[in-house]
Amino acid sequence: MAERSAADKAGQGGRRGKGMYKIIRTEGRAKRAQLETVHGTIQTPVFMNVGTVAAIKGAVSTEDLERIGTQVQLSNTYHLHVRPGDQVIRQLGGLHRFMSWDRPILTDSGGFQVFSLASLRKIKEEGVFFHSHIDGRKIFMGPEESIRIQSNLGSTIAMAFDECPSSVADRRYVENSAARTARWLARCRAELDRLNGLEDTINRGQLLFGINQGAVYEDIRIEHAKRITEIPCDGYAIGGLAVGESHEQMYHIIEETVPWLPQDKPTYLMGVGTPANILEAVERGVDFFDCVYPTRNGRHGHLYTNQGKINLFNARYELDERPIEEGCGCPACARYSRAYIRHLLKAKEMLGMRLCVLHNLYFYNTMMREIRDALETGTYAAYKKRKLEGMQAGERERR
RNA sequence: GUGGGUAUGGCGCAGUUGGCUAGCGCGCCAGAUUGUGGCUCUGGAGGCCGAGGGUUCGAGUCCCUCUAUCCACC
Repeated sequence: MAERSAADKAGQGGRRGKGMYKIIRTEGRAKRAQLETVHGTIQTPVFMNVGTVAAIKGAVSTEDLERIGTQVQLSNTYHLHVRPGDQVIRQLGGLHRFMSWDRPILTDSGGFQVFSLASLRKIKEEGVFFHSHIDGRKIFMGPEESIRIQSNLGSTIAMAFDECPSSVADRRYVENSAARTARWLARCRAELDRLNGLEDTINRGQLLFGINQGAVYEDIRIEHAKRITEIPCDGYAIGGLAVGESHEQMYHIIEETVPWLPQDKPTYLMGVGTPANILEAVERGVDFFDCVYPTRNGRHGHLYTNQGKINLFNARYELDERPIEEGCGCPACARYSRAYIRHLLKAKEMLGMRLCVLHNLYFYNTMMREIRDALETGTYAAYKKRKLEGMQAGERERR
């Protein structure tokens, strides 16, 4: 129990007015809660809609997002730094004003991008040297740079700059990497405190989430969780999962790690995942999610329904006049048929992608609302079982 | 009418001096994709090589006839 005190201490008391996290009800480890921010209250569990370059891909507008129940948008430090540049956005009054979105925005730190798409990178204690994927120019990003950029963007929640090691990295590498990520978190914290103290900072109530790493080694995960929770943050994320390991491994790591993160702070599982992944992770105590699936798969014609995932490119939908999903309240299902949307996709018409992305985000956002409702009435276990069985049955039937 | 070119999967093409189960791109049919480049990747189906005849151990490749089509000229 003594070991738990560090985690509990990190969670004690809001550092400032904003960032207050209030648990409304629990069911097992699952939490129904809310987080106060300067851009409004986030009801959790929540799925953040991914708009990497300050835009949800697929010609989705702010009005669309309001219509489909989006609470939080996620944007990306690395991408916005490369284009149009965080200084540009700062001069235009910050990301919220720039993209005309006054609700919460979480910015990913760029850590993941440095490792997933930049080439010729070199990792050092001070940060990472790499080449831009746009024009190849050399860029340096470390904890201070990442936080400075995120401060210029003025996002609601900034993420710590971390390293996301490859899924095939060996134990020793992961250990060293995780230790460095923990040291980087302390520097992120210090830099954000400094910037939030300045008069001309765009969002002085910007929150910071730390990130837990350790790949699939549970002892490294736990040790790392202890270290990062000594540094006070407004929430803690589990990073580096869903990068190649099995679902069982991922669920196991979540289960073993969550208890070492402060329970009176939000827990964010980065980059995950499928509807089933989310249902399982909520049960294990996670309350923030983000994933490219609904948007990327939408653009590729893969649609989420209560009867599982369907691929609209399949020939079986050529003459199908039904909506993507009967009874769905999304803008696509309100008036268009599978056959028509399939045609749009095959003709590479933007409208096809747009309708599919709207449907998928609506599906995710609606599922999160159902999850919150179920948690409030203490019926989450039954809800989860019903939802999973429905999706599995539908996919079995189509095979 | 004369001369020349071209005929190979749905479309566009490769196929060496004739040599084993004829390839490629697009399209089609499926599948991947987890802190996003709208990309990419992986499988699969589909061809009596225009028709007929000939030379040869062997013809998509060479010869003859026919048919279709394109170009130039009259």
